Amino acid sequence: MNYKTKKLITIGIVCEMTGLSERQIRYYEERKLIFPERTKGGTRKYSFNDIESLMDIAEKMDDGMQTFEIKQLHNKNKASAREEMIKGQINARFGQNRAPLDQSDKRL
Amino acid sequence: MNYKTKKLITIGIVCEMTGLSERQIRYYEERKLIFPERTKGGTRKYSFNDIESLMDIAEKMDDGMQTFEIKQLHNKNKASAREEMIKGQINARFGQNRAPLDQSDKRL
DNA sequence: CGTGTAAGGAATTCTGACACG
DNA sequence: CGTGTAAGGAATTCTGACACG
Repeated sequence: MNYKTKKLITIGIVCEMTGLSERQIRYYEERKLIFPERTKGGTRKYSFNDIESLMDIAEKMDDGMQTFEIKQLHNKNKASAREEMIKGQINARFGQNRAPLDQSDKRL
Repeated sequence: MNYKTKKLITIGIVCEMTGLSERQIRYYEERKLIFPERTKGGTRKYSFNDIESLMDIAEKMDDGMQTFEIKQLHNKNKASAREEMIKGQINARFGQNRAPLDQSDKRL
């Protein structure tokens, strides 16, 4: 929603910032690791977050990881994040340190 | 120094975001209201701050202001900012609420 | 699997000029 | 003054394919 998520940057700039080749960047898209948008003409547009993702991907590739492993890892991280959020919500309602219930709930 | 100041965005995207034409954007550059950078090939690159400036410029143009007036106004604002900063520095040294001087200054 | 490259075309941007008002 | 536009060229990006390992 802020500047980092807006897809505005062309692939040439992304190459400069990440040190990756166009070929690499397009391939990572093909492997569903990044999701640029397109102009009406079909030119790819990336966000700052995409650039950060690509730098992270580049590092993992250097470490010998494969694209599908990187995708799995990313999906697991998303799953964990969801889980933590749910835990947080449960805790807010039923945990030890929950806020006192509203009076309207004590109607019995 | 942060995302908003990085010059990465091509003129087509800037047109979309500001509603201005390429002609207008280049003209405002000619009149020294904005200062895009260039790729090696010569393509202009703009920052988020440039886009915000352009939206401000567009509004002032709508109000009937001329480019040189907008530039003057901008320069005055810069001058005021400098003045305020200097005032602040003077106040920090000689004002009522200044911090006590360092011992090393009391050598007489 | 991940990446380089040559190929051909399409989208994007550039400059300098003419036009209007 | 501020902006539109047609013109021609140059830079940028795109896709699909072949190659190597």
